[in-house]
Amino acid sequence: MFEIVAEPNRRAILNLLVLSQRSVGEIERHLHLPQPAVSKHLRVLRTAGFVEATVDGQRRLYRLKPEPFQQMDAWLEPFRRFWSAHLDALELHLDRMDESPLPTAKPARRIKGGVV
Amino acid sequence: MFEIVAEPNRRAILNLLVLSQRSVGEIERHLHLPQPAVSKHLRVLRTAGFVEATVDGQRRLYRLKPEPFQQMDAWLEPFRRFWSAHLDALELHLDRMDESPLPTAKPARRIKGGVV
DNA sequence: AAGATATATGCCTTGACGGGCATATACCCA
DNA sequence: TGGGTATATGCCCGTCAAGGCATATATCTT
Repeated sequence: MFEIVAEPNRRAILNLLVLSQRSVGEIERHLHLPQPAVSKHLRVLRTAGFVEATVDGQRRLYRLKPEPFQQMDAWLEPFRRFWSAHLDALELHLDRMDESPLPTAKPARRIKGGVV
Repeated sequence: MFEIVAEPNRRAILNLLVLSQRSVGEIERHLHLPQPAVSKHLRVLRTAGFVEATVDGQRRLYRLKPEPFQQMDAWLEPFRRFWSAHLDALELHLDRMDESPLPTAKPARRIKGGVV
């Protein structure tokens, strides 16, 4: 699964497709890649379940499929626990600095919450 | 970054280290890999910033570093938006089925919320 | 049907990477 | 100091995947 996204051009294709579905020619023009390269990468992506295509005349419209991304997210989960512990430690440290502030400028520190 | 975790043995090493720090020999025994292989993979992981090591006598204790995992998580973010839209659609579909249930068993469907 | 466009596929070459093995380096202990 | 243990590194080889190019296939237009 990770071998698939390890290839930079394939990541570029995925980043394109996350915006909207595209034909092979559109991808080709956006990424300045030779057409056979695009088709080959798309085949890899299709075989791995990252994308699917529908026929539209002589074109093929490619779009993302969610499952592999969810699997990658699931794989990250244990590590997410690990690094959020690190972030908690960092926050605690910063909080302590807040309690005994140094005579320096104190810019906004709290970052908007999120998955992190 | 993804090329690093694309290698199965390296993923195994990371999965080990997420539990606790380990020496090379411990990793070697857990994964049944020849020692040079372990050292080589650890070097790749160290160079890429996935792990760091401290010296403990003749041993090196390796542990995870959070940054690359956070970067992978950040890369996933746009796709997370995409697939959660898909999940919303699925939920809506299931909700509609709830409104006009078929005469079949109806197991618990709602999954506990999370990052997804 | 003919030519043009869109996409896919096959072949070849090259480079990167992992495995295996020997060996180097560093540290410990007696 | 010598021998044993822990880890790293260098070398060779096989494999595999991506790039480049030609070409096949399908569809559109006139």
